[in-house]
Amino acid sequence: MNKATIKDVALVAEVSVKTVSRVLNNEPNVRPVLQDRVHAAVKTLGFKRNPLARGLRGQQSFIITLLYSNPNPGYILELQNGALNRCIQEGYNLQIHPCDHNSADLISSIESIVQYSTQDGFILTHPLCDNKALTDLLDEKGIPFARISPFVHEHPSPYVYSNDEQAAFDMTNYLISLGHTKIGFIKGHPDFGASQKRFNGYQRALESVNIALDDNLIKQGLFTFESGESCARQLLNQAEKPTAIFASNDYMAAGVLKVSAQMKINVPAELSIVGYDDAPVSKQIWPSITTIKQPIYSIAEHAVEKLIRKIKKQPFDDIQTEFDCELVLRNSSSPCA
Amino acid sequence: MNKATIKDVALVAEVSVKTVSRVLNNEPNVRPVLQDRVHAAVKTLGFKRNPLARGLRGQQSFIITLLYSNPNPGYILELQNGALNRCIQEGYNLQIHPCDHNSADLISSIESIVQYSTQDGFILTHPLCDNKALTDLLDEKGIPFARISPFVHEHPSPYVYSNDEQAAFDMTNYLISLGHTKIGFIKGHPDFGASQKRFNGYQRALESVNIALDDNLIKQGLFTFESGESCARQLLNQAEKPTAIFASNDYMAAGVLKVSAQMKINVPAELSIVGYDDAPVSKQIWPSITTIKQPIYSIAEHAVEKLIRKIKKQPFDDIQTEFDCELVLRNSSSPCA
DNA sequence: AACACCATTGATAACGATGTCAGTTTATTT
DNA sequence: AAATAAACTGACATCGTTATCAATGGTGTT
Repeated sequence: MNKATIKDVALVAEVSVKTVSRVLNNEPNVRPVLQDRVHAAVKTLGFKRNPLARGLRGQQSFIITLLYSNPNPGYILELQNGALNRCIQEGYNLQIHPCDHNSADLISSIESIVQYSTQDGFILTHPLCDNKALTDLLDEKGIPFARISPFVHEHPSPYVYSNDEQAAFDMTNYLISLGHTKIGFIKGHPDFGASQKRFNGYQRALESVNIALDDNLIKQGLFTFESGESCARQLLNQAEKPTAIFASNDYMAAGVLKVSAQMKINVPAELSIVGYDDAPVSKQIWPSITTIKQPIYSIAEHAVEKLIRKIKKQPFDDIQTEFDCELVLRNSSSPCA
Repeated sequence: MNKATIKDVALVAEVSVKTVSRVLNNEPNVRPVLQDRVHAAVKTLGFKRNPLARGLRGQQSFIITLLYSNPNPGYILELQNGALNRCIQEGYNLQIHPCDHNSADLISSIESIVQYSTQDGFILTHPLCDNKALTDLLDEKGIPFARISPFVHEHPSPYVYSNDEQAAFDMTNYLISLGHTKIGFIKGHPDFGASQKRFNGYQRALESVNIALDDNLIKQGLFTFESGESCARQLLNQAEKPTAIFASNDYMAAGVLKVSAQMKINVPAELSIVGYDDAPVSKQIWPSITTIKQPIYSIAEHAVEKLIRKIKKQPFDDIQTEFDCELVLRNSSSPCA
C-alpha cells in the first residue's frame, strides 16, 4: 500500500540511496551495471520520486502558475491545456490563477499567493504581462516568468506571441481581394495591446492599396457582444454603409450578425463580417464566422518551455518567439456585390 | 530575501519551534501569552508555513485534483473558478486535469498522475464520476473523492448535483404554458447521465398535462452543434412540425437556430427554441436563447467543501447536496401562434 | 507534607529526497 | 611496479515542518 521510497529502491538494487538519486537525476559517474540494477528496482517497485521531498530539499516546488484575466473561456482553456501538456512533459505541475486585471487589489492578491504557495515561476498572459507593478513585484521577489502576447517588450524575461498585426493585415487583404473597399473596423478594448496591433494591421492593409482611412468606418468596441452590437448600429445606420465589417473579436462579430439580422441585411450577400479568435461561437452561429485562429496551444506550450529554461538557468535561443495565425474561412464573408 | 521559517519565529517569540507549530495548528494547551507572542512574531516576520515541508511531514499535499472531460469551455471554467475559490479558502491548491472520458488509456493516465504527484483527493465531474474502473482505482488507492452530477449513486463518496430533471420539467411546463403542445426534444449524448434526466423531466411534464409522447418529435443528439442541426432537419422536415424545440444543450439549440434560419422559419414567432446550460453562445446569438442555468460555481465550491471534510475525516451533514437550476428567459421563445 | 494529576513546554526524531565530502576502486602515467 | 589521477560509491547532514515523549511546574487531594 505505502508508496516505495528511494530507500526501498536502494535496498532492492543493493546500492546506496545516493546512487539511486544519482541515477534518477542522470548524474554522471555511475557504473552501467548499477544503473541497470537501479532502473530494474524502480520498475519492480513502481517507484516515483516524492515531489514534496524533492521540492523541500531543492528549494523548488515544480509548480508553475498560470495567471490570466480574460473573458474568453475557449481561449483560456486552450491556454491551460497547452501549458499543462508541456508542464507534465517536463515534470512540473500547473497551478491556475484567474484574476481581474482591473481589480485594485490585483497586486496584493498575487503577493499573497506568492507567499502562501511556493512556485518556481509564472506565465503571465495578456494584458497582465504589461502590468508594471506586477512585473516589478516578481522581479523584486526574484521569481522568473514568461509572457504571452505582451504589448510592452522592455523586460528581459522571455515572451511568446502571435503576429496579430500580420494576421489582421492578411484578413483585411482577404476582404480587399473579395472586392470590398468600404471596410468597417471595430476596435477591441483599449486595455489590450492586441487591439492596437489588430487595428494597425487593418490600417496597413488599406494603405498598401491606397484606400484612405475613413473615420466613419472605425468604431471603438470593448470585445463584448453588446459593444459589437452598438458599433454595428452606428456603422450600418449611416448613408455610406460598409460592405464588410472586420470586428476585433468573434463576440463583437456575433453582435454585428445580430444587428444585420434585425436590419434584414443579408450576410454575406450584402455584408461580409469577419472576426478574430476562432471562438466557439464562430462555429455555432449561422452564418458561421470567418475568423483568425491563433495557435494558442502551441504558444502556451512554448511559453512554458521558455520559462522552465529560465528557471533552470539554461540558455534559450531567443528571448521572443513569434507564431503565425491562420485565416479560417467560413460562411460570413463573400465577394462584394 | 530568504523566507522566514518556523525557527525564526520561535527565536523572535522566544519559545520552542514546537510551540509555534502548536499555535499555528490551533492545538490546545498553549498559554495565551505565548500564543500572542507567536502571533506577533509571525506578523513581524511575514511568516508563512512552507507547504512542501508540511506535506512531507504530514503525508499530505494540500492538493486537490479536478478531473474533467467536457467539451463546454464555459462550464469548465465556472467549475474551476468555484473549486479554486473554496480551495484557497481552505488552504488547498487546485490541480486541474482535463482528460477524455472515451480514451482507452484513461485509467492508466490517471494512475500515472496519482503516482507522480501526490494529491489528497479528487473531484470527479460528470461523466467521469460514473466510470466504475476509475472509482475502483481510487478506492483501491484509498484516495478520497467527491462527485459532481453523478448518474449512478451507489458509492459512499459524497456528491453534489443540480436537479436536471426538475429543471427540464419546469422548462417544458414553461413551453406548455405558452400554448405549445407539439414540443420537439433533442436528447443529449447517451454517455452523459444528465441526458437521461433532462429527457425524464420533459417526459414527466408532458404526462402531467396528458400530452402523449410522440416518437417523431424526439431525436437523439450528441450535445454538438452539428447534431443539433441534423436533428432539427429531421424534426422540421416532417409534415407535423413541432412549434417548439427543447434541445438538451445550447450548442444543439444553436444548431436548431441555424436550420431555422436556412429554412426561413421565424424564431420565435413560428418556432420557439430553448436550450440548456446557459452557454456563452446563448447570449451571443440572435435571437438569444432561452435556457437553463446551473449554479455550477456553487456546485463546485460545495463539492470541494465536502471533499475536504472527507479528507479531514470530519463528518458531513449529508452525502448528497442538491442545487436548483434557474430558467433564463431570452428571445428564442414566445407564445404559440 | 506527600502524592497524584494535568496543563504546559521543548529536545529530538522523523518525512523522502539531494548535496557535501571523504573513502575506495580503477585507469593512466612514468 | 609505483605513483598519480580519475572514476565511482556511500555515510551523513540537510531542507521546514509536525509527532513523540519526557520534563517541568502548578493544583488539588488526602
